[in-house]
Amino acid sequence: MTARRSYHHGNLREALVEAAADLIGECGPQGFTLAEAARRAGVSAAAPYRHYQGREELLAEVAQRGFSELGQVMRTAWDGGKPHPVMGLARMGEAYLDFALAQPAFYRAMFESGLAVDGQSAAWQRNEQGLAELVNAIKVLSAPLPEARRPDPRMVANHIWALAHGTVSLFCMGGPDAPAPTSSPHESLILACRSYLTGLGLIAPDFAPSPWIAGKWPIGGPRSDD
Amino acid sequence: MTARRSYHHGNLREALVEAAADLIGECGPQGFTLAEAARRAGVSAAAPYRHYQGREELLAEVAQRGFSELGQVMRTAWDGGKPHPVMGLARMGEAYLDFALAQPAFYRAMFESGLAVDGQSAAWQRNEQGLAELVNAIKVLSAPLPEARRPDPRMVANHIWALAHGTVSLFCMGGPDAPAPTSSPHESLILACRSYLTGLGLIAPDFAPSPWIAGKWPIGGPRSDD
DNA sequence: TGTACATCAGTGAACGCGCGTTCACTGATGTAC
DNA sequence: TGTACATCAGTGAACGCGCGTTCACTGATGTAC
Repeated sequence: MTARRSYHHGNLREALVEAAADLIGECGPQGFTLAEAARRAGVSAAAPYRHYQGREELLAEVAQRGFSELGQVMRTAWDGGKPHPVMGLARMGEAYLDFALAQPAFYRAMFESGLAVDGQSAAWQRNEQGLAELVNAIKVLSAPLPEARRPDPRMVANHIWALAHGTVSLFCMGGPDAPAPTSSPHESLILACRSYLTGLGLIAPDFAPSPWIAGKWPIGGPRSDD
Repeated sequence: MTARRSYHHGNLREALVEAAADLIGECGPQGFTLAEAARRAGVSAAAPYRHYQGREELLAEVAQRGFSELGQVMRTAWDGGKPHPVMGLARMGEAYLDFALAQPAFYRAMFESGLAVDGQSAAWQRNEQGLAELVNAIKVLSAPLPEARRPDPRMVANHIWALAHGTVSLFCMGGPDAPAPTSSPHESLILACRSYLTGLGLIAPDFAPSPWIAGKWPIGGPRSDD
């Protein structure tokens, strides 16, 4: 990756996205530098201009990929809500944190760059793309309720999303000095969601008792399939 | 403020904090520039060095003031939990959002700078200083419960804080293009907290019915005492 | 009340730096014949 | 299979810029006598 085999790089576009992502993970979107990305990809500072119009376009591409990736991750985690919608929701919550922890670079590019992507504001994108799957999950979860008692699924999704994003931003992104939460971010988020959904009447107070949480979902540690 | 009356500025320290805060509000902590702050304060680029060791120190001062200010705001909002702890909590939630909306500069300096303040990491500071009042409020609220059913107040505080910070970050900080939530950030946060606390058994399901929310707390619009 | 002088809080020019971007160029690749 | 040539994807030098920081300086302030 550092020592190129020939005059032509061969896969510079990809290498630049990767290098940019690394940089953003380290210094944030504002600290990201086209020159440094090129350096890390092992090419001159002028090379990126063969593939991108400029700094902003590369930054936008990283964010764009983050949106797609997160959307896919959420879809996979939901998995049709099997075997139970609550289980699907719990998987989504864990997947969201896993994504943020495994790909801080993409996460930061998406949520801290304040960038317009494809002419649409990044904010709009993250709302629509990132939220659709969650809204759907809430709909499925609240379907059994009589219609009058069903909460607005979009509102519920916004609440859960705010909770997840807040958890990431406060307890996962602070580096080694991040404030120690009372438990792992995963457990914290799951427990918060559980109380919240219980309060809305979307899950029964005795649903998912701790043995189920502690056993089926080893939320204290990394996922077993990592 | 732009045209200085004499050779000496007279209040440069304050003017620099103000200018820096404005800048951070516009471009984020990463985009903040000592030279530009000096320019806005109407002095040469070298002048700030009479008051601060460098860029980082001025940035840290802005963050530091933000921590103090937010702490004070939270204490005032809680107001001893009168006339009812839930009311105090609701005030704190609103005050948190008001602070973030009115002082985005300080908010961003506190939560996006990734800076060490006073040798302590900023993350630590925001955890300890910003959270103490909230933890106390939760303690008061859960005091009536039998001890076995009392949740860890620190955990509850972390959950509510994550919810508030997520709400700010997703729905208040996006500029004109921020995703439209289903309601105002204030209402959204209050409703989310209400469901969450209900789920924890900290408030009764029939507490604070909508007339109370809609009437006593005009959460759809700005506070009346603004 | 007036004056000498130390101290303070600014100036402005200069430095070295890394950035984004451009330009004419050149080495490698692949295709037509 | 070999050769001419268009095209592609890099180079490296250069530009103008704004930054953080330093330095010797100077105007204003305040205090001792």
